[in-house]
Amino acid sequence: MPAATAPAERKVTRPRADALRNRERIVAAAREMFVEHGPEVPIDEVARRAGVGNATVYRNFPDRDALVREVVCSVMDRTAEAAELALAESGDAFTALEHFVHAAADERIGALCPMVSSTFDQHHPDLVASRERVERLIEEVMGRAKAAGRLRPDVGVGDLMIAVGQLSRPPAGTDCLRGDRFVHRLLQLFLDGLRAPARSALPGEALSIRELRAS
Amino acid sequence: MPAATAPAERKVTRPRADALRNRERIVAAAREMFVEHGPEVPIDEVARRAGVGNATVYRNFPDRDALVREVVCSVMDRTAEAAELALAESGDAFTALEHFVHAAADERIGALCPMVSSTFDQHHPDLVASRERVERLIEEVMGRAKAAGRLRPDVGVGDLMIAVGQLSRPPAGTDCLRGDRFVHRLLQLFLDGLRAPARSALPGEALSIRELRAS
Amino acid sequence: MPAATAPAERKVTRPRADALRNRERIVAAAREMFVEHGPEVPIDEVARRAGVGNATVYRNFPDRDALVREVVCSVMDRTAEAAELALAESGDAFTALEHFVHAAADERIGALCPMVSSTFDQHHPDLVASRERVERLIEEVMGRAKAAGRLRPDVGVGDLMIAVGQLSRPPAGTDCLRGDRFVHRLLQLFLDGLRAPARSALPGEALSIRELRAS
Amino acid sequence: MPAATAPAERKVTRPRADALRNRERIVAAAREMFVEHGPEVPIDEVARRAGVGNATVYRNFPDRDALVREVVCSVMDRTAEAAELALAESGDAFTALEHFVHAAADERIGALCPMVSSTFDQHHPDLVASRERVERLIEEVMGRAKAAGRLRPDVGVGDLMIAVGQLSRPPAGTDCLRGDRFVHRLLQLFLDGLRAPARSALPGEALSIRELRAS
DNA sequence: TATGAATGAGGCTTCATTCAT
DNA sequence: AATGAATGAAGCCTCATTCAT
Repeated sequence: MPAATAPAERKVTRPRADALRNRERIVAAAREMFVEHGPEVPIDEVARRAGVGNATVYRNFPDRDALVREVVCSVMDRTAEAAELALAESGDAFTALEHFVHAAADERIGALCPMVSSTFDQHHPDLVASRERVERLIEEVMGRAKAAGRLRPDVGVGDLMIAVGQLSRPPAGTDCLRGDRFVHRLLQLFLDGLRAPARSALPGEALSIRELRAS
Repeated sequence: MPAATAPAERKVTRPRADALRNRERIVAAAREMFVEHGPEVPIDEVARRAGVGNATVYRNFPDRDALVREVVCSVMDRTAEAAELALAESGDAFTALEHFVHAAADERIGALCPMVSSTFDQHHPDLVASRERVERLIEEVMGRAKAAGRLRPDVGVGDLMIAVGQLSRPPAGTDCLRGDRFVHRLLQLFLDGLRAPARSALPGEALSIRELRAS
Repeated sequence: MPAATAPAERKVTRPRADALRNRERIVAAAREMFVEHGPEVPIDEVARRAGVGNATVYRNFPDRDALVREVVCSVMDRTAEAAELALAESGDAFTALEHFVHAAADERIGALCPMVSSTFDQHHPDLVASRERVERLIEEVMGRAKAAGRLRPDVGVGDLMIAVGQLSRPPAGTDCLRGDRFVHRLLQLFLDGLRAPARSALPGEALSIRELRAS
Repeated sequence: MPAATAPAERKVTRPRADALRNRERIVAAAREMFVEHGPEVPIDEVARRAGVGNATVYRNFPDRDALVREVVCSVMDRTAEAAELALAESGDAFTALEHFVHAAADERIGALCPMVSSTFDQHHPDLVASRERVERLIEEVMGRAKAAGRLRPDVGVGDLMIAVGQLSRPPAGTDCLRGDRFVHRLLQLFLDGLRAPARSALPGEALSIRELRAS
């Protein structure tokens, strides 16, 4: 009964606003619980934390992996924004790299990537898109730093991405974030190892974007 | 050359030999599966891989955590041996450190420590003993390297242990060991960051043995 | 005759009605199976008898003991009601006692109390509440009968409660209720032993409520 | 190599002595554990308590029920002996009955009969033989007491046997024997109910031996 | 659309029983 | 004959997912 366009539009828009809010609350709750309690948290717990029924989660995300993907992508997107900010703000290219690395750790990127289970489709378009965006930005940052002679030339995008992910993961069987104190120390040590001039020869070859993607 | 040991001795030893062989096969299978598929592998799968019935696993290890503990301890012990070897063989103290770090990674120490689940008793005597042995050795290696002016003085045992564990873990949702190629690159970069002179100031404080243990 | 109750009210009430029905079916099925086959019946069998999935049982009762508790409490409550009825209806105090005893047996109280397993929390508030209610009523009945000179004075609440429970249990390895024929005979014999005047001296001391609870 | 008869005989007899000793230790251990921890104790625990390997239990008793049967029969036999003693020693027939009842309770007959599981063959010849022996003796005792006008005439063998069994069982979810204090009180009360003259009319009919066996 | 309830598959663990020494 | 070890069949419980309101 579309009597009048305007009110009808309201009718259609209002519920969508609620639904979107729900969806966002679910993603936020999932991110928190994944970060705090690891990737095994039951969906029902996420729903409870989000303040919705469990079935509402499934309405928004067909299965568990879809929810995980959404969370991971959203974190990657925020990380990309951090990289863009670092690029824009820092005069020195290596300083930009450092800012980005620590910002990525604060996004818990390390805690969230591991959520990817064995059934998870690593090649899902959304995931690929988010990852590539981050990769391109990192490549940009690293390229500038290398050009400025501040970053050793024998490292690649993959080296940095994996190291940041690993070092910022909750260490070992730790449920929570207690490790925060360490994380930035370890990242700083790693960054010091990245500076030019290189202090040793690296085994293997630099991991480029292409190689990362081949996996 | 036991030409004529008493038959009685054989009688007592023989059955135990089979059982020990089984126990070792179980531990080996568990280590492989934990490394390849993460800490969540069903015990029944471990049993299948070991070629025994599931109950045989439980006969040898009262519950899942006991099996995990055995695997973790055995890996730590091998790591400790690697550290002793590095101490004995290397003239240069930092070189010893490098040898030890790469050897520890080859032991998959990073893949195995995370097995420690939330129900796991971090303070079990066996586990504590193995861990302390490793810690003492690392402290010895690092102390020598610092004394030789090769290792930056603002790092502690905990920094190294956690970094090695994290960097040598199977990265992210990776089931298997594909990451091996990266691991030694990343460790080498981290080691370069550890060299003296320090290239930056580290946030926080060095993690000593005592602090590690307090957690 | 709810001609036009609000539809909203229906919406809220309806689903709960189904769930409640399920819950009651589970309790009823559990009671039957416990009575017929003893306290060891698999939960899955109870679920099957109730016509629900096993997980539905666990949704309603977090673990086996919770289900057992519910059944035991419901039986105790019905027994208490029988005691109240006996108190209200019978002019003669000993007759009231007899009525109550036979009614309790008909409730299968003897078959159900033994369900209390070793892991069972004997001090759970619900259980304590139901038990105390029964105890107080029995004390009331026995007190009156003693005052009327119909009940020997050297017996206590505990004597009666335990005797009724034991005598009304399914005898020995009997799966089912075949023993019903005996039960009321045995209870009647026991009741005859309770009458004043006492025909012998009893060993030990009367078991009061307090002593029962101390155990 | 039967060189000489005498030594050979020794050879054959000696091991049998050991085996018999083992068998007896197993039965004794089983009885203790059944009494203390209920009918669910694992066979391996019985074996440990007996100080033998589990397989030795199975060598002597093909399956669990066979062990249970042996224990039950041995207890019944001892109970029969108690009945014979009571018959021989007591001048008064009802006093003999009382002695027998309390002696049977001390044999834990109530704790052991319930071991009879649902898979148990109630009609096994050994079991039937032991039971009939007890029944005949009880009938003898009761017959004399009735003839002496000390036992009410409307009770049967089955009434007594079942009541003794039930009243001497460990009450409810009790692992152990704590109930001992009550047992003899309750039995005494029941015995008082058995005395002539009868204080009430019993429902149903006296349970004779034949009826017991028909079940 | 949102929800609570229902489901079935699967993991951990125990135990009666059998096998190999 | 005696033993320790091995086995597989259950039972309990959890959780991803689907249904019915």
